Amino acid sequence: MKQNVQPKPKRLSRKLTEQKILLAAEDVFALYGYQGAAINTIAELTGLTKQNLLYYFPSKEVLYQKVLENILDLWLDKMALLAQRGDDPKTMIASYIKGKMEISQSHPNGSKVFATEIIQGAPHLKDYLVSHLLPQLEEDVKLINEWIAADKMDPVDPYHLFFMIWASTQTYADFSSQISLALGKEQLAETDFEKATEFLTQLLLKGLGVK
Amino acid sequence: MKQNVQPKPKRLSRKLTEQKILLAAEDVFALYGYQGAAINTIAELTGLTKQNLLYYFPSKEVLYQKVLENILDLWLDKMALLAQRGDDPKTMIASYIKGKMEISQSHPNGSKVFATEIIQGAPHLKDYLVSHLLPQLEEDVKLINEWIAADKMDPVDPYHLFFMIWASTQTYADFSSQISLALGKEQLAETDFEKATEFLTQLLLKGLGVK
DNA sequence: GTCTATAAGGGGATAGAC
DNA sequence: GTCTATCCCCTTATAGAC
Repeated sequence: MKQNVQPKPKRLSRKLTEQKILLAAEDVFALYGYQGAAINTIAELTGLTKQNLLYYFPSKEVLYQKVLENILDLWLDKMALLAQRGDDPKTMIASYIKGKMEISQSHPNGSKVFATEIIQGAPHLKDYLVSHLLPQLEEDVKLINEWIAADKMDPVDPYHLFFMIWASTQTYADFSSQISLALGKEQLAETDFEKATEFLTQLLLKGLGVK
Repeated sequence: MKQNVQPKPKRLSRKLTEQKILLAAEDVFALYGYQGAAINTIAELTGLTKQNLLYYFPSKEVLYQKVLENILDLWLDKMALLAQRGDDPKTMIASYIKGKMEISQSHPNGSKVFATEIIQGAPHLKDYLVSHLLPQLEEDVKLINEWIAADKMDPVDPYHLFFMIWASTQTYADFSSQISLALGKEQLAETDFEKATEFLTQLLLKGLGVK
């Protein structure tokens, strides 16, 4: 007879159901924004009733916060220049752009939720940005300034450099509808992301005078 | 006795009231998105009741469409490289960046409404983009390719170049909450936009090898 | 854990008096 | 043109049976 049934192998473990809900929620929040998203829609996508969804997440607000957390956990590493492989500006900047573009490709809806949140003044996010993103940014700014001092690249404003990289990479997730329209495609393909990565890398390394 | 009372000088002309509503609507749609925005909020900002607002604009949908139209009319010129002064790549690209940045500074909420719309798949905008923006983009791409053929700049993909410029300039409107947080300011100042413009111009002209 | 029923409120929009 | 009153639907959330 089974003895080790402590974790209770339900039909679907609670963790797994929560994961399914969170995935569906990310899609719906990306498409309609926080207010526009109906938990009913999320529930249906997951195969639940909305009352049942509220058993797993006690409120829409809590669910949204969880979606944001998941995205941010995934993002934070990639947002750090210092976390990249390599030790010279050239490979690290190239790696940084590549990592950011890969996230735009693999998690476009997470990016959209984040973008909408920032556009609307980051009401659910300001604290997180201050406590997690900003300290990391300061470290990265310091690194850029060291490179400049060591004459490894042109003297530029590090902050605006990061704003430019964030914008130019995230736009392939957030503005994909406009971009695919401009490129005459139903949706962006692998090669589009590769071309974009190549363009940005080339432009930046040359434009920054990276040696 | 008054004879020329044909245009009926009401307390506030219809046109003026509509303008006030449209301005308030732009702010509220920018802050909450289409679904999240309540016409009640817009009406209060204008000093009207929502029923009265609905006298001027028969539905929320129509009001939103009008807001979008206003923004796009303003934008279209600035989105065209060909519309810039100058006849050499250097001055035209510089002028293009400057114009886009000025719009981010002067009409941040219009930019935010536009951005949210694109993020959500451009449901109210696709037709306009196809009929107005894309033809203009094609002309601009042609121009860039001519410059490349004439060896006035490096051979780059013109499309990704425009995506990059759009993203990097509009981010100062759309993501201003994040940027001002990073810069440690309550809100962005004139000098921040100047620095950003300078940074982008310098980076692009050098990075593109513009002669 | 999942269901039905229902509360409670907000939102867009219309009717009609003034 | 502006107001009050009202309709009706949709949404979040809770209660309680199974």
